Amino acid sequence: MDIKSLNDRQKNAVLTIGGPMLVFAGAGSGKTRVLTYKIAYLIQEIGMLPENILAVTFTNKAAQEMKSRVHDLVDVDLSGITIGTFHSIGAMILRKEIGRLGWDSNFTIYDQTDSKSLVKNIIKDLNLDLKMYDPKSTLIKISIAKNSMQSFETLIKSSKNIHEEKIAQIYKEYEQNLKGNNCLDFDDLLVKPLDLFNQFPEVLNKYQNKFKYILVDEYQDTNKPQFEFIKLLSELHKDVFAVGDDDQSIYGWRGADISNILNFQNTYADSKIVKLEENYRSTQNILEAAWSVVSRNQNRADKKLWTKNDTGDKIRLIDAFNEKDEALRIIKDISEIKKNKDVSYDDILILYRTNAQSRAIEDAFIKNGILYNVVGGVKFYDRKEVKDLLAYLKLINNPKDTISFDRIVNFPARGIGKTSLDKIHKKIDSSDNLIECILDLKDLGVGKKQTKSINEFCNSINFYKKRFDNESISIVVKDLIDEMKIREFYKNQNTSESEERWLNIEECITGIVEYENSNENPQLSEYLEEVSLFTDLDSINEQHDKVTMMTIHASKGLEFDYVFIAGLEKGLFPIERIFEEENLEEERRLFYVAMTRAQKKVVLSYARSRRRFGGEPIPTTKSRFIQEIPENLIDNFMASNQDFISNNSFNDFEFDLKTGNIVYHKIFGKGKVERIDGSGSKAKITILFFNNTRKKLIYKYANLEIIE
DNA sequence: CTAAGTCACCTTTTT
DNA sequence: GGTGACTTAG
Repeated sequence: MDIKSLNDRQKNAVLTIGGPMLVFAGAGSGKTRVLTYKIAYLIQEIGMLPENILAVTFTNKAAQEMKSRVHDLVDVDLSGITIGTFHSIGAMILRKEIGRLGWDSNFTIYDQTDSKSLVKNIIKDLNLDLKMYDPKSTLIKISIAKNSMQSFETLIKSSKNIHEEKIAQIYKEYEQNLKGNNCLDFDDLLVKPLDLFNQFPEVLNKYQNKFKYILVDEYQDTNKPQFEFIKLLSELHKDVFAVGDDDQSIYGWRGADISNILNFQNTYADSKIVKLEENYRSTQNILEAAWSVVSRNQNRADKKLWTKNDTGDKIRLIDAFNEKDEALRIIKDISEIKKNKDVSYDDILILYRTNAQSRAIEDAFIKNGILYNVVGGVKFYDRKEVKDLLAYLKLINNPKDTISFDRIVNFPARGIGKTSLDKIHKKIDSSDNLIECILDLKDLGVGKKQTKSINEFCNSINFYKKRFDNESISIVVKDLIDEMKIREFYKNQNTSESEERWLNIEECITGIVEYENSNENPQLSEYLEEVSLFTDLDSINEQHDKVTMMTIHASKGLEFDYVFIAGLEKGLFPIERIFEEENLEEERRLFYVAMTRAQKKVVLSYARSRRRFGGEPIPTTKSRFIQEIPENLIDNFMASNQDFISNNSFNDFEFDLKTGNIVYHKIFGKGKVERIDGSGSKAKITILFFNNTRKKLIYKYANLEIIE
């Protein structure tokens, strides 16, 4: 390893050993290098064993990458090192220790959908009104309570009205049901290890001794349980190395507490602080523009990035008619960029505030034949068909899992409807082994057909459970899919949608095979855990010649030459929501994160009107962030800085349509533009459609899509 | 009980 | 414009 390639401050951060240290690492300041060099240095120069090192990263992929980068620096066996996300590390500890809290080690991890189903069942069981106690918002309340480490007991005591009391009661039932089902939710993966540490000092002591050096990435985004976790584990050796940037704290809504990083020195006595302020990534203009926005925040540590890089291009601004036009203008800019330089599509990143914005952009990309890759949105493992298959595996792995049982007991349909299922639930206790319990019962109180059907189902589950013990996962899963006739189920529907669903099942099998190939001792329970903690961010790969699109949250830590930030409109970015206090400072940080992903150029865009939920277009106003950037940093800043004059200004809109263009119309199909009369949105377009009909259409209403 | 059809709500952001 | 929950006819 070559320490010389580090700058002085980076060197200081890497070489200072002993005692707590916080590194303020601005965007693009080489923070990942510092972390990897530090680990390498600990192993090679200090002689620390890999198993005594704990490194916490933000995504599983970042963990893998860190491991391989450390491996590039020091050639030792790193299999003993613990690198992972808070959630995966929590899960790892719990698999070993949770017996003490009364769970089995093969516990299932519930995702949000599963948790929501459980909450809903509880609300129904308590005879509460689902409108007054909406499962989704109730789950959010429970999650907030768990993440602020409030038990249901304290919540019941402190409740001020019946509603709050009932919520606390749902919370209580929820916790008891999770335990009865031998399940944990995402929050438990953070909170339960703390329960263990607090109730069983010998467990805490074991891990304190194991983890002699603790490194935490993205420290600004830690929440209360995560903060406690690190604090408890580091109490013995006091060797915490936290890296973060308060300006990039963007997970406040998930309970992340920016004061964890701002108060680091109060938490950890005698801690040292290093600030990395030299940026190696972006141009001066990009940094200046990003800083001019984020520096308006009150609650931040004073600092400013600088760079030896060029001034670079100014920030470009796209003023679009609507979201479709925005997408087209982005494409136009991309082809401009591609024309002038030796640029590939995979140097380009498109960012937006909400996943829903991707649709309009995707549509335009498809029509123009540009390949792209969307990160996030509907996640693979959240798809219905994939969840159904996984529910089989979850139930086989943990026969107490009521939610998975309910999900598949009648999928594909085997004659056990709601009435029968309700009756069965009355006969068995939810904390029992459901399968054994049903097989033991002589009389389930349901019809003959139903009894036969459910017994067959339970026998199958048991049969496959045994097979999983000594056969390869993928082979057994394929047989399971055959026997349950899942393929037939989708093939029989014979729609493009069902076809796609089946393809997703196949992709899932491929994923299982991949898991088997990359693990020495593949286990069903381990596979399920991996899948539960997998996120779309983990699948970001260098795409060959594809444009990448994602939310700004997902882009943290990435860098691209050209970055487009779409939808800079009031209410959308910074986002506003009724009933929720404004969090302008966090939105500014989000904007800062977005800008600082770019190495060469940033293009901002907004649309003067935008459809939401596929409804009517709604006029918009420019985002305040555009005004917060000094005019001289923006390429084509409009002379008048006021908001759009009125909706009538749409009449002045210029479109790209020319005679000879091939266009697509929803009803008439494809056609060729023969003639254009007038200009702007009221222009009359004469089109000869491919079915040989000629139509004269008003541009504004025709909704034409230009194909070529 | 099943399957197809209608309705309501939705959108911040993610482990 | 898409999903999941509820309704209604076989």
